[in-house]
Amino acid sequence: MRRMKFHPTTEDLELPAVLHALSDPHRLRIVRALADEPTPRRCGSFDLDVTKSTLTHHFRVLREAGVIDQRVDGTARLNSLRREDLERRFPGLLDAVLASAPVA
Amino acid sequence: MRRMKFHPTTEDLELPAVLHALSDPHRLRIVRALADEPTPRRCGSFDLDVTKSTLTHHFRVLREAGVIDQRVDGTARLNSLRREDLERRFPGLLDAVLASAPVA
DNA sequence: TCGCTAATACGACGACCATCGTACCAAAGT
DNA sequence: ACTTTGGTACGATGGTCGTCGTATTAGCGA
Repeated sequence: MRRMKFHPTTEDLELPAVLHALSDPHRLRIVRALADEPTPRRCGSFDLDVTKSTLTHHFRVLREAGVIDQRVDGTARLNSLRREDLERRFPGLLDAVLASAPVA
Repeated sequence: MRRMKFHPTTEDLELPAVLHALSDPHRLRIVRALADEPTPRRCGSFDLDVTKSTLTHHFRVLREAGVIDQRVDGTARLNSLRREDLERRFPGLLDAVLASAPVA
């Protein structure tokens, strides 16, 4: 199952980019959902009130910041959190973000 | 020593706003500096290569997100981190951010 | 082959952002 | 009162961001 292009390596993860990726409520909801259910999920399976193209945009921001991993599975893209990579590079950061109360 | 206006209360701190405030390299450097030296510091005492008005902008973003506290002391503004408030609202978040390698 | 599905590509739009320059203000020192 | 100091207010500018619509592509199934 092929990996999509432009995933930063673990060492290349940059804190400002990660924080910016997480600073959008929609993207934050995606990350929470991925953390709650560790099974890789399709882009369309997140109940966000935006169009498909906007969704594509948000997933790209998350991927290029190194927050998520995207793999090609037929016509779908399977998304998963890069928990280990984030933990190695920014210990405790993701857990702290996930621990805060869900966004309204 | 009077507090400046528009400090959000602890309960009103919002994660996206805090993450956005921390996602700028200049502001990140300010926060690191405030964490390293807990004595309240003047806005001008941070060695950032931006003009005064830009500096004012960054400090306002940090204050309105609830990351820092700004008090009026004569002509100066004394800045300090809202560590306890941030810790209560988003446990571990600030420590995780500060623990990561400094920005180049 | 002919759709159907899931997502991307591209272009557009308004909003916001970081930055700056200039003008201004308030406190402190002389 | 004048000057200096530390910072704010305001307006402008160029760039990025979130959003959308439309067109397009890749894979799957009938």
